[in-house]
Amino acid sequence: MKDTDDKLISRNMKPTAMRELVLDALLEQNVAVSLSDLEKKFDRADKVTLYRTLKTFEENKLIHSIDDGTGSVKYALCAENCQCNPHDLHVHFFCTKCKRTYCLNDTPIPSVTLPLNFEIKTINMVVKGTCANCKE
Amino acid sequence: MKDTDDKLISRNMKPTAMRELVLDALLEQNVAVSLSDLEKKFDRADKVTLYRTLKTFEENKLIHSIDDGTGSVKYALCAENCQCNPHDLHVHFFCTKCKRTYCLNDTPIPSVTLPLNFEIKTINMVVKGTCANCKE
DNA sequence: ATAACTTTGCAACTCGGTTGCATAAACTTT
DNA sequence: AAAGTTTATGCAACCGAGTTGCAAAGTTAT
Repeated sequence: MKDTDDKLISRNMKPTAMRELVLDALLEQNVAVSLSDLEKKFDRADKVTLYRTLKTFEENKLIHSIDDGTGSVKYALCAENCQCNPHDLHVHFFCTKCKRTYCLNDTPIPSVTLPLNFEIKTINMVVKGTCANCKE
Repeated sequence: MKDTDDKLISRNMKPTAMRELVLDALLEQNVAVSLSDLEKKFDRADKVTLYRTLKTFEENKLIHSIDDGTGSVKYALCAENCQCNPHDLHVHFFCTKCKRTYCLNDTPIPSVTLPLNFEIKTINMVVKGTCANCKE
C-alpha cells in the first residue's frame, strides 16, 4: 500500500491511478502547479480529468489553490493537518523571472485591522518579485 | 474646463469624451469596477474601447488594478499622488455577499519577512469576508 | 452476474481578456 | 483652411482558462 494511497484515503478519496499520478507530481514539486502545467506533464491525460482531480483534492483539503495574478490558478499541497482556516494560511511568492509560485510555509499572513464591521473570512496575499534562485 | 479634464491632462492623457465618461463613472463609485461593469453601465460603448481606456488609465497611474480572485480584474482610482510603489499599496476587501471590492485606503499592507534572497517588488493582498453593509 | 455508483474522456461552450485592422477624430504643418 | 500625421475608436475575430453535459469505462455492493 503506497504512501500516496494513505494520503488519499485519509482525506476520504478513493486512490485511483489518476489521483496517485497527480499527487505524486505535486509531492515532487516545491512550487505550486497549474492545470496547464499538469496537462504538459501528463500529455496523455485529459484536461477535464486533471481539472476534476484538482477540484476533488481541493474539496478534501489535500491541496489549496493560489491566485497569483498570472491568470491561471496554481495548486499546492496543504500541510499535514491543514484545514485551510485563516490561521493556517501562508504568504505566496511569485517570481517574475522564473514565473514560479512558492508557498512560503514559514511566512504566515500578518493580521490586518479592518474598518468597523468588516468581517474576515479568508485572505489571499501574494508577494511578487525575484526569488533566491533568480537573484544574482 | 472640467475637473475630469484636469485629472486626465495632469496624467498626460488627452481628455476625450470616452475617457471623461469612464473617469466620471470611477469617481462616483466607492468600489472597484470591472470591465464588464463598465460594459453594462455604458451599453452603447464598445468593449474594446472601454478596455483600452482602462489600460491607458492604468499605464498613466490614474487607476490601479485589483485581482480580487473573482476572475475579473477590478479597477479603482489611485490617490492623488499615487505612484503605485509598494508603500503606496493598500489592502483590498472583497465582500462575498454583495460581491463588491473595496479599496481599504487606510489599511496599508503590512510588511512581511521573506526567506533569504527573496526580493519584493509588489504585493497583492485581498481580504475576503462580509462588508459593513452586508453585516447584520 | 447484475445493479448502483463513481470516475474518466470527449465535445463543446462560456467568459474575460486581447490583437489586427480599418475608420474616424484630433492635432500639426504649411 | 487643406493636406498630412498622429491618436482614438469600433468591429471582427481570436485565445486560453475554466467549466458543463453526457456517455463510456471502471469500481463496489448485492
